[in-house]
Amino acid sequence: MQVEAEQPARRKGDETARRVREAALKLFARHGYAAVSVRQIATDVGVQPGALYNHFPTKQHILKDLMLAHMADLLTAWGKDSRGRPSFEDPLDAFVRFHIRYHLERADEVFVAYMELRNLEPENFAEVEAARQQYEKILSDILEEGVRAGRYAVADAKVATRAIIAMLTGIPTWYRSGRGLSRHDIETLYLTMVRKCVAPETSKPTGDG
Amino acid sequence: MQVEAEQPARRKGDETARRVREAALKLFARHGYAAVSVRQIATDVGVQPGALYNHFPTKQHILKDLMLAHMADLLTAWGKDSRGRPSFEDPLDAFVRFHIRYHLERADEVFVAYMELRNLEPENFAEVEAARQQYEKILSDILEEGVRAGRYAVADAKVATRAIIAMLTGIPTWYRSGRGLSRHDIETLYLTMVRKCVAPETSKPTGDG
Amino acid sequence: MQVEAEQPARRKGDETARRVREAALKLFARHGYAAVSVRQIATDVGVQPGALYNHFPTKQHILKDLMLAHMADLLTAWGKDSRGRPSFEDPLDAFVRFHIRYHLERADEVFVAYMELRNLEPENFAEVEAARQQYEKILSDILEEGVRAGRYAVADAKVATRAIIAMLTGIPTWYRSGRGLSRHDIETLYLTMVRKCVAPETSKPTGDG
Amino acid sequence: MQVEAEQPARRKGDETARRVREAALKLFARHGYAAVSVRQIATDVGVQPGALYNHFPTKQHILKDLMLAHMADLLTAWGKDSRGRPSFEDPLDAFVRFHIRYHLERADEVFVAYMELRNLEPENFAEVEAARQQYEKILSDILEEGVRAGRYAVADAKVATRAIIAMLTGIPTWYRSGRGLSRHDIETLYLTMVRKCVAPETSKPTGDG
DNA sequence: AATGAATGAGTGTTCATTCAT
DNA sequence: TATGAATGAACACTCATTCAT
Repeated sequence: MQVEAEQPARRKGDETARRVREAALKLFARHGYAAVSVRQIATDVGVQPGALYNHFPTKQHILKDLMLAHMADLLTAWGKDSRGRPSFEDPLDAFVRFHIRYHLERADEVFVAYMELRNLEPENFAEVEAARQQYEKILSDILEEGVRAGRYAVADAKVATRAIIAMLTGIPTWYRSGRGLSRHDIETLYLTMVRKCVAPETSKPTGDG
Repeated sequence: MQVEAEQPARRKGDETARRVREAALKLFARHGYAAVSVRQIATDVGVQPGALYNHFPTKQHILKDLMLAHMADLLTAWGKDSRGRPSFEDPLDAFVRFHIRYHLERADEVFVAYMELRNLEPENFAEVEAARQQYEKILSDILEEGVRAGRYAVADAKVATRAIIAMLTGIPTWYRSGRGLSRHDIETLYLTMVRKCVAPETSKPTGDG
Repeated sequence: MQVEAEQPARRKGDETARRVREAALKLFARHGYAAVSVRQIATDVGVQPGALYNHFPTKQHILKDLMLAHMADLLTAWGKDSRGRPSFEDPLDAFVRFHIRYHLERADEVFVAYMELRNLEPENFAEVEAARQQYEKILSDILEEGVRAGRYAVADAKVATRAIIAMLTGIPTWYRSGRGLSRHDIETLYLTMVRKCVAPETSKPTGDG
Repeated sequence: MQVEAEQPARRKGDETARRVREAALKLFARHGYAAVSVRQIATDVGVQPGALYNHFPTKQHILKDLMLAHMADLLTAWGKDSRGRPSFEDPLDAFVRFHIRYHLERADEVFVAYMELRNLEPENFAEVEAARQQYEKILSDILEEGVRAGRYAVADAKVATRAIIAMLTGIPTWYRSGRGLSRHDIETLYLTMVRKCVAPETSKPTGDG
């Protein structure tokens, strides 16, 4: 078979699948997976509902696709980011900057990945969860290594990881560019807080209420 | 109103409404507002779907009720907590401890209040949002006052407020009691991090990526 | 609770369920279970499709109901018929007459019960099949007893049972009253054939092709 | 038709059409025409659904093809069978043996031809029905001729025809080879019953219940 | 205050069929 | 002749809600 002869249909199908993902991402982010109907997605794409089933066997598969792709992209992006970095740079700084940037650029993906976990069927959930833990491990490894080297001080690296990631991941829920703070400002503000948070030279809490 | 004559019926109705809220809260927390049907709630309560409409005019009203009640309870609880506190206690410590405790005790309410904002009709959303801002203001007031007094150092109190609240509110998403860390441990760990985060004596970040 | 107070709604519901069965029976008989949509049944009954689900959990349940009810009615009718019969009457005569009459009166039920067996889910099929075997056993018992008594001669009572029942059950597929042959004519014609079929005094086939 | 030049393409196409018929026959017999989708047939054949439309203009045409082909084959087979038969053989014996053999060998065709009559569009139905009547006429001619010759006694040859055909056609619904009775046993048993059924020397029924 | 039955719109998905390639 | 993508209608079933009782 000739390669070129196949391409038009192929390409057309791939293009539709891409637009389905795009429309679904936007709609899931805005209204939530359960509140979005297959018909709405199809309308957004500009096809009949049945046409979606040439590209995704079920609505759940669309969600799974979006979430797995997001996690894979995130890990890939970190891989690329971390490879091209000078050795003298503090890895925590690098992670924080990377995380903020990536999450501000992909607000919809991030939001869906976070909000729709409970709508994943168990098997799909496990896969996404595994990727999420892999990502968290990047930060906890950085923290543990820093603690060993005496650069940071945290009582529990796992807890600190969650605290920092929660703090950073919250940004896209309220930050809107062009209203006072630039993305760079955000980076600087959060970087300062994270650094202090894990800095070694600090007093301990005394009482417990 | 005659108290005694009306009570049996009254009580019965109130009891049903209470059980509807209870069931809805649990189901919304687990599956999300959009994914839970009125029938499921009714089944959980042990009545027919039509019976719910004697207590709530629509499904949306149940959600609104839960979220407004949660926000009101939260603010009331803080009011009570803050009134009975010795003046020498650091208010940030008090807030952090309060927030963690309250949010760990009411995991379902907190989760629903956070996840279902987008499913509120605009008017209801505005009301809940106002309460949320009122709550955030408690922390930002504490931070601003502390900064003025030189006890804390944060470059932007609003941003720090969001960062701290995001960090703390993330706890119930992963913390499960009885697996290593006690609630008291959690309080201590997070309190330490928050204190360091806003501590005045720390070095500033130098580079900016 | 007062019995009478409940009756109106009850009665109304029962009446709808009855009309659903009636409409479904007619439609299944004409077009086949798979070719009849829930909407068609609802339209026939004069309600919205959703209303059917107050009475039958699935389309399959309607079919099961019809088929089980038919088999139960058939066995009950035979029980009644055979109890009030004089002892001198030949039981085979009685069975043949009963079968023809019953099957001509309930052509739709019979047709559905025969044609839609493969559309029953396994569990329901097993139940219907059991009833069918119970009915066949009536005839094979009659034949076996008659053979022992020397009144009939059949080489294999089970096979003869199937042959006779197939012969008789075929009647409603072609017989239309009022076109030449009365029901009584049909009874007489078939009774004659069945009697001869099992008569003892006949020559055996000689060759075997 | 030129045999050699056209064969490769022709053969391929014919081969697909053949496999479509084969798959459709099996599926229609198992699940019924209405319950089988074009996609299922295509999957069974190993092609995409669209490919079937190169061979059959509609799903209905597949059914029509199967049923007409079956009826034509049946009549042809009888023609061949009856031509090569010694004149002394009883034609009823011959017919019964032929019918049983043919119907046991083509259980799927027979079953579909019988069950799916109502799913034929009127025109197709008429065509199949005509063939069916042609086949029935073979038997009723035999009976009428035998009655005239005094070899058989039946009160109504048309009714007897239907009775005998119903009896014989029922065999494949329950008979499974290799479980006790051989095909030859079946032939003998049924032949005995049919012969007795139409035998001249029998008493008449007396009462009428 | 609760029920049982209904509505009318909507759900995710499948249908037979078409058609450019 | 087969494919992959599409259509438009239909599928069985569920939805939130209403209402007479």
